[in-house]
Amino acid sequence: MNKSFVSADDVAKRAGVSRSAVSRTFTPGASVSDETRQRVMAAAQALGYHVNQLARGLMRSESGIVCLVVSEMDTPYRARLVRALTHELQRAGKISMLINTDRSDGSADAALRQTLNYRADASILLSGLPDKAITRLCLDSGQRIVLINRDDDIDGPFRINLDDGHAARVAVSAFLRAGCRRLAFANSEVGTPSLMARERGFIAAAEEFGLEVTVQRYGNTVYDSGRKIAQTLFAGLNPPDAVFCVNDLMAFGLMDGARHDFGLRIPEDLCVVGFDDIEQAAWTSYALTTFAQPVNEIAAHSVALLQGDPANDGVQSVNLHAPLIWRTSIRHKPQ
Amino acid sequence: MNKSFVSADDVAKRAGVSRSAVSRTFTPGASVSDETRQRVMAAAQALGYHVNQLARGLMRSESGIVCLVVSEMDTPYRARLVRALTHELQRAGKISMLINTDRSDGSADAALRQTLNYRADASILLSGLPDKAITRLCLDSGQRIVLINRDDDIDGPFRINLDDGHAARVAVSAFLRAGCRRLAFANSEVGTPSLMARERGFIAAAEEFGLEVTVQRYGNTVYDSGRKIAQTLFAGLNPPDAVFCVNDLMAFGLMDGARHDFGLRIPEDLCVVGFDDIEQAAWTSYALTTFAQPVNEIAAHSVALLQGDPANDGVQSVNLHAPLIWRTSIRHKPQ
DNA sequence: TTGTAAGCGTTATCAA
DNA sequence: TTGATAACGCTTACAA
Repeated sequence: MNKSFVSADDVAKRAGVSRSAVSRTFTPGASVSDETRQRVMAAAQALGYHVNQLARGLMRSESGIVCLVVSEMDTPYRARLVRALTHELQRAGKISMLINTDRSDGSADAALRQTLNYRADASILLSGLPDKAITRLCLDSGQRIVLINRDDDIDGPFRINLDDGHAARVAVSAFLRAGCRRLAFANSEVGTPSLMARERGFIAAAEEFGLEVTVQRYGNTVYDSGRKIAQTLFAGLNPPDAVFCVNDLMAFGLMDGARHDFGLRIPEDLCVVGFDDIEQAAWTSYALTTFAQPVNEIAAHSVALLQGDPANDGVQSVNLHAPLIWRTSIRHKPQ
Repeated sequence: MNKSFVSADDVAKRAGVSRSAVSRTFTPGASVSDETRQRVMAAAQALGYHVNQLARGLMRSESGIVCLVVSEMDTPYRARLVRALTHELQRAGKISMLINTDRSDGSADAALRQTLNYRADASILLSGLPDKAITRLCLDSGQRIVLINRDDDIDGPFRINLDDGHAARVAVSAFLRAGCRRLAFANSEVGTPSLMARERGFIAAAEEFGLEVTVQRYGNTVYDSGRKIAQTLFAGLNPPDAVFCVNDLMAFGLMDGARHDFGLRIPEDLCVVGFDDIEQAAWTSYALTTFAQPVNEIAAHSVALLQGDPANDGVQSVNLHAPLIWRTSIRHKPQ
């Protein structure tokens, strides 16, 4: 019939060795003679044997599974990060389980709980706000946890953050060099720590130069929010000549609004800086000067932390630099 | 110490029942008295018990794991599809393993093989070209397989495809109604079946009206390819007044090239139609008329097929309609 | 280095 | 309905 799966037993019989010999052959650091290894390998090849990770995970302390917990995963930045993470995890011999936390109907929590059921070794939380109690539960169950751009006040997880405040300062000085004086900040109402850090940093840096910042917050960090903010910002009496947008998507919306609804030229009449450096920022219609998320570094650090890389023993958090990528949405590129 | 995981045994002891009673309580269709169920549930709650899916998968024929095999998953269309699929799978109580097949260094094959090791019940192939031998292997191991937009000539998998040919016809007639006569088709060199179907359909439909089509193929289905094609298309002696792009990303590149490098106005001087209806198509800078991928339907059909839904017993392939979404990159919207 | 035997946490079978 | 017992496929002492 459909005896679809070959077991170690089958291989052992065919190779004329014991079950344990087979097991050892497929266990990296085990002691097997070259000859038996050869025999086992040959038999395994012939039969099409694959170690059953379910059974292996049952015995071993680790299952080799890492969970990626993410909401709105089709957002360009998130999608790129997921891509980088899966790639990096696969290189490390891990396999990714993807948990979609879009719905707030509890299905997200249920899914996260699932990862416990599969005895995942670790979880990487890119976003979404799973119940803090569940995060706790994962930690208590021995999972390692990495938080990306989320500065929760819970103890235990590893954290990876960007120098948001510093980036905001860089944005201010870029605007000043471009001759801008009427600064604005376009934010969402999401209010996550990293977004708020950009806002605070921008305001603080502007203040040092005696400049006030018009802050607008609206909706989610999406295109339409930027579009909406453009409407209120440029319809006012004293429209800004420079806007720092909390992410690229909002920047695109703002630029389209400024150009289409108000006939503004970029960068002649208006300078714009974004954050993320998603693919669209390089498109000719936008050519957005923006801070780049060091996606590959984030991914590399994440799996290093998860693996308990001795190089970062005791390290609980990593701070990465987001460099400014110059395009033409701002005047006066230095040099 | 770190007795981090509670087993059914622990629950059984606390509830004063047998292991089997616990197992039955967590098995949907099993016969347990209301009283024992209550007792077991209470004990499980108190101890924080979760069924170990690894062990369950070992016994049962199915593990509850579904693999998503995808390359370039940060592409807007793919990302949206992955989002929809994970959502739908979670609703069905399944969990997704994500396999990144970007690298052609064999790590993809290795990863796909991994899914066999975890005894995944099924695989959904969105893209990428995993070795046909591996697809075969998965099938032989009893996995169900769904192919999305990939008409491989291998037997066994379920298929989900779009009416690419029909869409191409609709594009032609839309162009004709807009008064266009010099038709062009912008394709990539990727040559997957669905992309080629769009090309063939477009050429055939144009021919029926006695029109010839200028076909340009370049690189991948990305923005830069569209940009490049614009260069060769509009620098020629007889530039087209209508271009059907094989996907939205290429359309954006083509539009930016046409406008920026050649000063063409859209839709006055040039009509453009794309395919996918990704988010950016709705952005003001593009406002692209395009065929929508019925992402949610694709996801729904995928999991229905995987679950062996009796409603589609014997069904081996599903053909879905991609409706044309009208925006302003083409003149004369009907009515 | 090798084989034997005892788990790992489930579910399925079979009496009771 | 319930409980004992035998799988499931693997790893890992332990002894040879």
